[in-house]
Amino acid sequence: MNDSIDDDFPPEPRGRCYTWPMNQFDPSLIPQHHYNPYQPMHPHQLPHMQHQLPQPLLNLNMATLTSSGSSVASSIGGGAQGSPGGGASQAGCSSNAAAATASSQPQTVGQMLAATVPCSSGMTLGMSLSLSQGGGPMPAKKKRCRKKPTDQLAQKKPNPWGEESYSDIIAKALESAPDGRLKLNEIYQWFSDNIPYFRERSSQEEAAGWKNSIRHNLSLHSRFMRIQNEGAGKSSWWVINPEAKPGRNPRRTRERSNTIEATTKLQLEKTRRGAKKRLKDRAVGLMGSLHSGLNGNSTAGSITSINHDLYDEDSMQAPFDSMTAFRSRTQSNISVPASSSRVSPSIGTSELFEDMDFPTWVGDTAAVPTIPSDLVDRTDQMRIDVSNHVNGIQIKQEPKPIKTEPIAPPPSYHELNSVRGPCAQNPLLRNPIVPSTNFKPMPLPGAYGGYQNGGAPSWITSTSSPLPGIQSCGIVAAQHTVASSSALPIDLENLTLPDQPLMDMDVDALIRHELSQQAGGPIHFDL
DNA sequence: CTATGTAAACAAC
DNA sequence: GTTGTTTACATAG
Repeated sequence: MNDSIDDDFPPEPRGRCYTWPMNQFDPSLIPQHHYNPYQPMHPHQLPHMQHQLPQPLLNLNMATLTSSGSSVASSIGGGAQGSPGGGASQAGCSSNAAAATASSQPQTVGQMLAATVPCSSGMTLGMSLSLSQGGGPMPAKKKRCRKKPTDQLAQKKPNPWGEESYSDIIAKALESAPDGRLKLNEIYQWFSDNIPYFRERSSQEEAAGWKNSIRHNLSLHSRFMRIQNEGAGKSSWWVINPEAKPGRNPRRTRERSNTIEATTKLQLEKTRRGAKKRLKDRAVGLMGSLHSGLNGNSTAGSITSINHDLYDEDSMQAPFDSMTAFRSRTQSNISVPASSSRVSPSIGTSELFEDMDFPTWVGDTAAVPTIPSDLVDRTDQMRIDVSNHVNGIQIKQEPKPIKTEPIAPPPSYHELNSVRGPCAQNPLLRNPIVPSTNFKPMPLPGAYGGYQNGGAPSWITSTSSPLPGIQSCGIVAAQHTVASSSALPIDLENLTLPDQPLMDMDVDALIRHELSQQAGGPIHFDL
């Protein structure tokens, strides 16, 4: 799509690899036939760009050149091996170092002639790249060109490894696991063990790309759930979401962002700017009132509305630089990652949940004890580890990155444990963990070598108890869920109440106090 | 437009 | 460095 010549540069290329110095590029070295990035690659037949490109191109961003790292060598002299993507992220990204490093690999004329640019338009690299006007580095237009190789098209293989998508393969990997769960690195291993394409690209550099894709898919698709592995430094378990809709699994973020972008992006942007300005004004006014006493009613608009602006990612930054936002990977025990607050920081949690692909047992009021969604949402804003426990499983939305002053530090795991009791732990861990390295890789599939789907473990398809051995925890879980909410600091509990004017009162009191001090005595005014 | 693959920024650990 | 999330972009259908 975007493989034509583009003269408009992105205002700020996100990827550092999108920029490379044009003055190190010699278009005369560009041969004129096409390199197909999806050419199926046998080990002996991995003619990656960097073996073929002329030296000045060796350090160019291969992603820019090929749009897909799938056939790009990850290192210049490191052997002819393909990279489904990671190579692009690691090779040739350093524009400044290009001149220094490019000289290390002599290239034959034949190799130079073999170098091509895979653009669907058939455009060669020399044509598709604009030349530097002067001596200085020039930002290159971010450009990705990708086209499937003809033989892949002929085979009707959507991907070089076969017909299945990453998410399909991940699902099979998870289903093949003895207990239906795998850690990330085990998923990697499964790919390597079962799919030749990935096995052949298992070196660190080469694997970076497809591993990235795996992680991306895990996070992206609601058909996968992450279960926090209790314990420091342990990576999570990944399981199949038993309630994920079969077939079509809409992307989590794209869905939302599409909606926003298609409908109200401008308006949202406007709103966000407005909110930002309002908050800034509010803060300035507040500070002004505190320090000058001239604007005592500057908070008349009620600072409570800040609470409603919490999802404005930017709104708090200027006035409250000290406020930090972070998102934690560790505070949840089960995550069905939801829409991104980065996508739509202005959207409330409940709205974000609207099109979430939660399992049905999430939000089942018959099964989920006591915490009103409103309360959960609000406590979520405050990053208190309030969890739902359904069928003994601790379900919790990932904490949203809220740029607000930490009212109270989130309780530690041990603190929570003291409140919620043992059943609050990851129920999966209540069972002996079968070392996942024990499971045998499935036979290679037909598409990529005789793979047989072993079928999902029974619990995956079970609607009553998605996970084994956890039913007995339900009641306790319900109890400690309540306890958790009750254990909120009192100020947080107050904040969880809708329309609580507490913050107004506090601010007003603060202002009164400050102004009274400045006035040298009690003063009377209405805020 | 949707699904998918890929690259990459970024944060937490 | 690894893990996890998210955004952006390219491409195919």
